[in-house]
Amino acid sequence: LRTWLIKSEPDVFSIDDLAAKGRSGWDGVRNYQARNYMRDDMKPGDLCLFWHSNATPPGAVGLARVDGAPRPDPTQFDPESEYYDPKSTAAEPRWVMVDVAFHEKFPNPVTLESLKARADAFEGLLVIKRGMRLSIQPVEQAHFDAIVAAGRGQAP
DNA sequence: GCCAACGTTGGC
DNA sequence: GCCAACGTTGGC
Repeated sequence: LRTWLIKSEPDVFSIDDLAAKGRSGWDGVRNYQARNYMRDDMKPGDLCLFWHSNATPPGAVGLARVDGAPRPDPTQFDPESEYYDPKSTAAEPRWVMVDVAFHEKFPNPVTLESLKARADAFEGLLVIKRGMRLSIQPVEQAHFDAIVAAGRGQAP
């Protein structure tokens, strides 16, 4: 199993929204690299840091778990959706997503600032890189474990 | 609200 | 296939 980081703006879809729903399609991703991670590399059971972006403060607020095989993102076919893609067809869907299930919410969210403050321990962690906009990122196991420990309130 | 970073588009 | 223009992301 691999470990990941998935970004969401809490004003749009927060960790509490996922907790309330229990499970959700990770729809609306319109970046090819992020799509490819979902289509090719994310496997059921993989754990994902749930990241709040455009938040105060931005950071990892909990965990989601990949739940099921990749499938076409239904919003690409919906003309009413802001994610509608007229170039996508049912026969050849352009956008693929996975479903994720709520796993846990951290009692102590791990802020971007705190991760940047320990840049030596998190060398290579993509989310702390300037200009990194990718909304689905692989995370090394050791980095993942340290962030989860901090989120659960244990000394890192 | 600003703006750096960077992905996408489209003219050539 | 280059690359300038444009749009979006997302921290600050």
